[in-house]
Amino acid sequence: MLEFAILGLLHESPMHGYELRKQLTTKLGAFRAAISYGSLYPTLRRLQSLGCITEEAVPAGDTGLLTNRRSRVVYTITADGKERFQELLGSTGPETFDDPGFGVHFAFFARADQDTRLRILEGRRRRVEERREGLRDVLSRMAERLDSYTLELQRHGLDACEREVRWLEELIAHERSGRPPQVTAPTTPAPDSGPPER
Amino acid sequence: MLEFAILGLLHESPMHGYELRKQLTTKLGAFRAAISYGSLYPTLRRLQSLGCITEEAVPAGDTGLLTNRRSRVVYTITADGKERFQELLGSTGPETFDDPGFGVHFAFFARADQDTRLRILEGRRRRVEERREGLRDVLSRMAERLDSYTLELQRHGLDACEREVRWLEELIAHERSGRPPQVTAPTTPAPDSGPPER
DNA sequence: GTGGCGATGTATCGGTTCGATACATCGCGA
DNA sequence: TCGCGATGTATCGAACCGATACATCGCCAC
Repeated sequence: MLEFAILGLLHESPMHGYELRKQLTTKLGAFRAAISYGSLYPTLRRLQSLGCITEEAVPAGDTGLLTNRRSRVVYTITADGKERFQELLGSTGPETFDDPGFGVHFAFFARADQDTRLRILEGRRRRVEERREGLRDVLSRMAERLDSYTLELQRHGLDACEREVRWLEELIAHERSGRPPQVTAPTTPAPDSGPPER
Repeated sequence: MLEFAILGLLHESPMHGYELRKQLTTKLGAFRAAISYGSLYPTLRRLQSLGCITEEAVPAGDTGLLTNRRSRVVYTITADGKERFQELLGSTGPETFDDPGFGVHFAFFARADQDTRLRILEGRRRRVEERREGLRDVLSRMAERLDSYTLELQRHGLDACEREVRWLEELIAHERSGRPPQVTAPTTPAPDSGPPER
């Protein structure tokens, strides 16, 4: 999951760890809070041992225009890494509700094709609907056995589920008919598609 | 966190592992999906070694009215465990946004006093507001540097934050003025309070 | 000018939780 | 009687987190 997100970001441009974390925070900030270094650096290490990225130590001074910086480690994606990313792009994570994998996949929808997008959106909708039904069951069948705070929590959860289902419905409809929101990909500016909607 | 939830449930009545997991799933189901046995059993072990609960193996047949069941392990909270629970009841977890600790605390609000409830609700509100501001910053300042799917994700996250803040405002207002939702506690049926609101 | 302080930057450690899996018993219907 | 889903206990490896340590840089107050 973190592996996927890292590959997705490095696909756009090489980066060092600190910058990677910042970008991850803004890109995935809507679903997860922040990525800790305790996961970031081991994952980078693992990706390198798999041959998906390369590490290059930049000592100082050759950053270019600006003043010297202290030594950093710049990570670059390899061809194997790009292949791995494409593979992960189409795979759904574990089929649980609170899987952060959906948010990460959605954040990189720009690089997936329409079929993949639809499949992932519908999978997510199914899971949220299942959870919604579970919450409705609890609220209708055992409401008298739960205290009012627990009930309020269930109601709020149910509300969030219904809202997300509606959101997903809109996205699916928009994806199916009409032009899907076209994307100005940073590294590969699509030359053949229409004007980007934004 | 799981420790807290387990103590809270065992506070109501002794239970065995499978039943504990089911209750946890419905009680906390609004915030987290399910608790895995891979966390449940080690936590139970830890709680027992701390003296907060006792394990008692029930071989078979003495469940009472119904037919014999196969052997189970029934966990019972101790006086130390109740003390530990009260301690955890007032403590806030890590100050991050996606901390599931808030949901768990909220699920056991019935056992906390009004001051504690207010403190935890306001702490949560502060964290969600901070995240909301972060998302607004991203949306206003770097909207042109993000693709439309990422933007849509941020918008949805921002919407969820605003909604949760409103929810928290209502809860805080309801908690401060007027009668807080009184609770029919399963083990200690409050004899001196007014009629429960539900 | 210098002393401190916040941002930048790399890195590890211990601990919690997860998903998958294994295995055994029970009740029930094909 | 055979299988299958619910009940029930349990472990394993891996992912991820929060805290922490440590060093450099730019900048502003004193």
